[in-house]
Amino acid sequence: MKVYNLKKSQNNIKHKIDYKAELNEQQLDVVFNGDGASLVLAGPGSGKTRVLVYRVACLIENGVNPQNILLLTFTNKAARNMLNRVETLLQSYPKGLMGGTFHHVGNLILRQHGKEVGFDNNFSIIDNEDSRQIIKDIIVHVVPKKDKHFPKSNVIFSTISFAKNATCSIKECIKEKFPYYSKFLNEIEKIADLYEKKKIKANLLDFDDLLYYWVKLLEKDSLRGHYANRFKYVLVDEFQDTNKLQFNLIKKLTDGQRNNIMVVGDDCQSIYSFRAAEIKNILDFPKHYGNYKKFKLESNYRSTPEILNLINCSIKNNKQQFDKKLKTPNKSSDKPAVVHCKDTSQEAEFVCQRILDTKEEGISYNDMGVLFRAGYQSANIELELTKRGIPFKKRGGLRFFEQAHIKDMTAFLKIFNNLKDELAWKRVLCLFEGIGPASANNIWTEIAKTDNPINAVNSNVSLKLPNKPLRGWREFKGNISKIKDGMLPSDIANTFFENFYKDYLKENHPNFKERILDVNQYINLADQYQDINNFLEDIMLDADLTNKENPSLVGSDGVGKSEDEAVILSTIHQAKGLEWRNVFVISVAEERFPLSRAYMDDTVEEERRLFYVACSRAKKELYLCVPMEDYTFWGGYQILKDSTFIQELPKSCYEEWTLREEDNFTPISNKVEEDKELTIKPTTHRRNKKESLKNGKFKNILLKIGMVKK
DNA sequence: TTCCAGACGTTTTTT
DNA sequence: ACGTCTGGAA
Repeated sequence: MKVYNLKKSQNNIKHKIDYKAELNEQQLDVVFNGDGASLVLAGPGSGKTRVLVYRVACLIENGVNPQNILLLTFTNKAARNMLNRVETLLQSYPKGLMGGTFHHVGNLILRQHGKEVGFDNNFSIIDNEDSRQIIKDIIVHVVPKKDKHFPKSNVIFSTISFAKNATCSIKECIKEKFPYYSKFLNEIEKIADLYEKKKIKANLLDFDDLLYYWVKLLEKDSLRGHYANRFKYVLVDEFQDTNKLQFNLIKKLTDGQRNNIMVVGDDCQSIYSFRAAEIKNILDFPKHYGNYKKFKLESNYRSTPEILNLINCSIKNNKQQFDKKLKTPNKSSDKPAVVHCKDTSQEAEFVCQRILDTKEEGISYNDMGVLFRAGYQSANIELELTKRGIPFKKRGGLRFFEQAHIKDMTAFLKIFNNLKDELAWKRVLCLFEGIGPASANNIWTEIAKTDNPINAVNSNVSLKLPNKPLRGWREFKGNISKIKDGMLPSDIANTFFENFYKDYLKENHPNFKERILDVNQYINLADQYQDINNFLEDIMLDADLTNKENPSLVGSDGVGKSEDEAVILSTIHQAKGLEWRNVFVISVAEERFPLSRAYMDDTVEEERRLFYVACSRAKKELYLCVPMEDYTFWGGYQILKDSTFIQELPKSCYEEWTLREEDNFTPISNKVEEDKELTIKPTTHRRNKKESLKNGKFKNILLKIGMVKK
């Protein structure tokens, strides 16, 4: 018999990747020498994503089985971005490479071994709203007498979630975060306990559980061995945002001595402590992995030296951090501007006029971003942008899958995937006229007694119901009975929609047209799946799904396609990882940023990191706007002063601007003409800020702003 | 079940 | 000031 040797294909990949053409020396060092335990400290704009991508590609190119690599990220967007780039580099997707969010990977693993920790593999995933709903129901039972001071369901949920993520007890969490609820500790602990039990009974996992039970799973020696053996290379992005639970997870996965762990992050960009992220994870990495290598990526390819100088000066004021100093090969430009405005309306006028002037210079709206500490701070900007007809998009808002009508449709599908899903059953039941929470509960307790509630609904289970709910129940039964075994997810959704839900929307919502469109998109999306469970887990774990498969799909909140030019408005948190040529940070005033609350909670250092993140988004021009007065929530004016983050900077870091309103309203007609001549001809060299600010004038001039150097 | 008046809170958010 | 939530009455 002749023996013919088959070689593994990945060993035959030609060395096609030209690392040296794409990476600098420090980056190459990480890519080639980052084995064992590696801590990569990567400043903003230092190409950390690129390094991770090349590292993964390099491992595979050198014969590491992709199955042995695990790449963990925080968002699906980041994961997709990196995996796509790996695929491009290697010219095909490396089979078996596992990459995704912590939750995504947890989900995959629990689908296989859920039984070991008390869940059936077809468990449903619930979102935060669902969790709060369950807790609300429990509160009614645990605290029958209404006490005005008893914490609301969302506070209780936060407590439970925080405790889980920080791996501490409810007691410790209350003591630390909500001391004023200490007297309700017993009740809260009881609620937390019932919440866990209810989820197990209904075969539900919340987002935290995907990590929590994954850790539980890894506490079993055999499984830990199995996965530690499989994932010989673990790479973690945004490590500064990991919490204790995630750290435990990583620690367990890399327990074996053969394991390689590479964590990449920037301690200065840790801004998620409110959801239990531990800056200590990155600061204490050396303690946990004794024999570790430290890499620093301090070259910044994004910003001008002037901007870097400012953020370097700013972050120096933090004590808790690794020592580092960013440098850049980029060429010098104007200093960042600190712009003093009379109030937030003038601030808005300044920002808008500057945007228009910059646009005149030939810069796209897409290159400009307006950032703020808190969502409400953008109100005036939005108003003024609208007034002046400047296109803009505000990031955030309600997501596609969180909309009530989409969740209704999902609840219907969930019933057929996980018969025990009490939450889904009740949500669907309540859609029918005459059935409210009380009747839904009655019906559920009856049908839940059988092993198969769907059979119970279809057979004539006897229910004693008043007339009104009885009619709703009959209609509900009709809808359930139309669903036959073997129907595809989109068939089920479509049947329910055509037979019932479309009319329900028409009767209950004035904006039913938009909602119907959304549901149609939803059904189209479902059409790409053979299996309900796969569809459901993608929906629950990937809010961006609508943009992934089909870029033309957008939630009803987000208009427009990506090619539309628009200025981006964003909270600083949501701006992380993004960059713009020009960045306006607004409300950089004491008590607005840092928020006054930060002094009470002792989180000024985290606010400063937030400031660091905000400023480091800018490539070329950075404006820090300070309104000198502002409304308070309840009416009157409040005098504001420069933010600490500005006060503590050396004056040489920035250029100070003050605005002057032109006090007389000059006729605009001839001025506009004159300006057109000035601005339309292609500019060989860009006018400097002051000139363009003085010259740019537009139609809607209620107040004209001139600029005077102090 | 539904509806309305009064209470409440109002940082940041991914999965 | 204002939008959202809750609890009690119809």
